[in-house]
Amino acid sequence: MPRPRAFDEESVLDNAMNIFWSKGFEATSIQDLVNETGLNRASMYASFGDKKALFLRVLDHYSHKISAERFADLRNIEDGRAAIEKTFRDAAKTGTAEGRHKGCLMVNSGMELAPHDPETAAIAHQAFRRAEDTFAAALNRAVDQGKISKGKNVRALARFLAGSFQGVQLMSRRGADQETLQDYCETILGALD
Amino acid sequence: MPRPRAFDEESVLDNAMNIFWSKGFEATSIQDLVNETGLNRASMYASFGDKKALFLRVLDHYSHKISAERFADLRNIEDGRAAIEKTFRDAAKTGTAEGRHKGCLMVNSGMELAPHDPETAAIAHQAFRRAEDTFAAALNRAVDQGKISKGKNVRALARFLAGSFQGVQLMSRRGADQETLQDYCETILGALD
DNA sequence: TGAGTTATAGAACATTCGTTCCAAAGCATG
DNA sequence: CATGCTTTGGAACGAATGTTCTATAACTCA
Repeated sequence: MPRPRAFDEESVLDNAMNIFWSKGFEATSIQDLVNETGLNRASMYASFGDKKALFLRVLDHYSHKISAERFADLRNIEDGRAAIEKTFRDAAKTGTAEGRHKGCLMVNSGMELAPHDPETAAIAHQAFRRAEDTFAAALNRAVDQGKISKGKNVRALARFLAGSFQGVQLMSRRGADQETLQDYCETILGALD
Repeated sequence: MPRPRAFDEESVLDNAMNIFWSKGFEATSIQDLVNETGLNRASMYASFGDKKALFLRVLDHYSHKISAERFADLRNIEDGRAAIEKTFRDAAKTGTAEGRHKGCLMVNSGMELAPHDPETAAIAHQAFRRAEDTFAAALNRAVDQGKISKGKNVRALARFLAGSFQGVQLMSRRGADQETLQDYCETILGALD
């Protein structure tokens, strides 16, 4: 009986995500969101709640779409060490591509909001833990495969890789040049020896 | 002949710095600045110009006061390797202290504004280069002192350390726990071997 | 002591912010 | 075709934003 929606929820989330990703939470206005999503104000509030609620939906959307993709190789490539190396090298390449200096929405949001917003802090913290665990799994595969020495502290190494991966996103957003980012990544990977 | 100022410029900058540091540029309102500095609006605009100009003054103030202090040991401790180690361990300790989860104003600002504000981008970029050079100098000392193998690529290692130091600030702001941050730092330092 | 200069206090500005309201529109079912 | 429901468009809201203005206060030098 109801009038059907004239918009696709997923594509609205995509657009909203890109604005928040590019400008951050505070600097993104409702007007920006209305302009970029094409969605009407009233429809936005009816469907997603207020700005903060929409933002949290966007964070979730980002996790499932972008983060998942960014860590797909890390999960799926059987060779643990190769998986880690590809993950970093891809990030360095993507992060310095023209017009791609946005970093990672999760990292950006954690930086901007975590100190004053427990909800965002919890989400960012959880995302970090997930990344850490994914690196740990790859490290364990690599150890089993003899590609990384058995003597290593895998948990500490996973924390290091997860933290360094955030560092790559940070430097990318700040506009680091390719050479710097590559040096950075290669040294990180060298720490696996 | 003029009426003398009723405020101390340095302490105003100190207060303004702390607000920007804690909340970021966008989330800090002029009202916040007025409340926290005790300075009148008109006096603020007369003495520092608009919000953005004040912010740039604050960035400069931060460089000379906080950044300088944070890198003092790195510069001054003769033993290059010990200098690097103390710099990271101090950062890990400070970064997890109660109420100190603010990260580094320069890193925060680079993340928030660099993609859309060339002025801030340039300042953040320059600060990163300075950090990189300072690490490189310490590394060169360490190599001369036989504390780090001669075969290392010092420039790449310096970029790695500078990037990782930003990573420490990032994780601190995001509210990482002490154990995680320590693991992270120790693994970074392990990469010097 | 009065003239000159700048800082101060706080009201006032237009604009933008996030949010809500209301009337019109659109579709499925009776 | 009419009824019931929800979405839609756009105006409207008050509050907060960054900034400026005006009048008063405070001090130095002649």
